[in-house]
Amino acid sequence: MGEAASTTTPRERYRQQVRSEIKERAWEQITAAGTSALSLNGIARLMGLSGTGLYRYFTSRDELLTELVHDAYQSLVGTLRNAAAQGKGDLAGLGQALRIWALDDPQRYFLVYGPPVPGYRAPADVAALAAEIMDILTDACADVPDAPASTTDTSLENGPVQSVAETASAQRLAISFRTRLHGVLSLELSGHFAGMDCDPALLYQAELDLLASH
Amino acid sequence: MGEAASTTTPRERYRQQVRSEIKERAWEQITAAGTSALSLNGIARLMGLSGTGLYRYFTSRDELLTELVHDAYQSLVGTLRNAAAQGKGDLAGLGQALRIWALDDPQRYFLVYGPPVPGYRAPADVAALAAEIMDILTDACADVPDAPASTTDTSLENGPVQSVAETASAQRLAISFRTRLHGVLSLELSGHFAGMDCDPALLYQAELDLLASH
DNA sequence: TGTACATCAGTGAACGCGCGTTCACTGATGTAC
DNA sequence: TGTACATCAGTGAACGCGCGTTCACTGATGTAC
Repeated sequence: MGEAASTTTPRERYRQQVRSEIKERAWEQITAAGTSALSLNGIARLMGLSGTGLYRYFTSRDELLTELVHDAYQSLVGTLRNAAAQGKGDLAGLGQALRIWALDDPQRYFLVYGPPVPGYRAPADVAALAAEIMDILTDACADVPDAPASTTDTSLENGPVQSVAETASAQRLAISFRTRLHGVLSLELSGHFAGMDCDPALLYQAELDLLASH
Repeated sequence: MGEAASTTTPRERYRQQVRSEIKERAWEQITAAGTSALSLNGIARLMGLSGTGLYRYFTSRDELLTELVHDAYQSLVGTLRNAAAQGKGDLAGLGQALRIWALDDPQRYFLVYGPPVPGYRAPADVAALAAEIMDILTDACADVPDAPASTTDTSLENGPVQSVAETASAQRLAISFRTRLHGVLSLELSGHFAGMDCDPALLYQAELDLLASH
C-alpha cells in the first residue's frame, strides 16, 4: 500500500518538473514560430542549460514532439469532457468549448487538425484520442432532434439501444460538425478573414446554430 | 512597333527559362517536405549549379517564396476563371474546380489557405488576388435562386443594378462556400479522414450540393 | 551515525551537416563602332 | 568583317550561424550496510 505515493520520490518529482518546463518552453517556440521552430538547443538556451543536458529528459527531438502532440490531443479531449460534465455537452456547448480551446493556442490547434508536420509520423497512440473526440461529438449529435417521435421510450435515449440508422446519422452530423467548424476556425486562426468585413465569431456561431437545429 | 517582341532577347528568354526551372524545383521541395524545406542551396544542388549561382535569379529566399505565393494565387484565379469561361461558373462547377486544383498540389493549396508561413509576411499584392477569388465566388453566388421573383427584369440579372440586400446575401453565401469547402478539403489534404469510414469526395459533394441549393 | 557505493543531473568538447548570404573573380555572350 | 568594350551567367572560397546528436567526464544526491 502507499506505493502510488512512494513512486514520486523527490528526484522523480524534480525530473517531472523539469520535463514540464521543457514542454512549456517548447510550446512557446511553437506558438511563436510554428512547429518547425521547435529546437532542443533553443529550449536549453532559454532554460540556462547546456544543449546536451536536455537529453536526460527527452532522448530526441522526435520524442519531445510526439509528447507535445499527445498532450495537445489530451488537452482537447479534456476540454470537451469538462464541457460535457458541466452540462454543456450539447453541440452548442461543445462548439463553443472547441473555439475557445483553439483561440487559446492556435498552433496547438494546428498540431491536431492542421497540415501534417513534415517528416513526422504520429504514433498509433493519438489515433485512439482522435477517435475519442469523434465519439464525444457523435454522442452529442445523437441528442439532436432528428425525427423526435422515432423512439417510443425517450427515457433511455442515451442507452445502447439506438438504431443503426440513428447512429449513422449521428456520425454524419458529427463529421459535418467537425468539418464546418474547422473551416471557419482554421481560416480565422490563419488570419484569412483579415481585411474582410466578416466577423468570424458570428460566422462560427451561425454555422453552429445551423448544425444544432439540424 | 514590335517592341513587345524585341524585349524577349535570347538572353532574357534563357533567364526566364532558368527562373521557371528554379521555381519548379522549389515546388518539388515544398511538395515533398513543406514550405519550411524550401532551400536555395538545395535547389542549386538539384540543378547542378553552385549555391551562389541562384542569386542571379532571385535576390533572396524571401523573394523566391513571395513569387511562389503569388503564382499559387494566380494559378487558382486562373483555374476558377477557366471554369467560368467553360460554362462551369456556377457554384457546383467552381467547387469541383477548386477541389481538383487543391488535390493537384496540396502544399500549394496550403500556401494559399493554410496556416501562415512562419517569419513570412505576404505582400499587399496577394490581397488583391484573394479579393478577386472572392469576387468570382460572389458572382456565382448571386446566380443562386435565393428569392427568384425578387427582380422584375431577369435579363439583366448580372448587371450592376442588384440590390444591396442581394449582394450582401451573395457575399454571405460566398463566405460559407469558402469556409465549408475549406473545412472538408483541408482535413482531407491533411489526412485526417484516414482510418474513418468516410469518403471525403462524397462529403465534399454533399456540402457543395447543399450550398448550390441554398 | 558514519562510511562505501551507485545513481543520476548536468557540462564541455567535438562531429558533421546545412543554411543564407557576401565577395572577388573567370569566361562566355552580346553590342558599338 | 573585325576589333574594343560592356554585360551578364556562373564559380569558389569564405563567414557566421544553428541544428541534432555522441561521448567522456564532474559533482551532487541518494541508498545500503
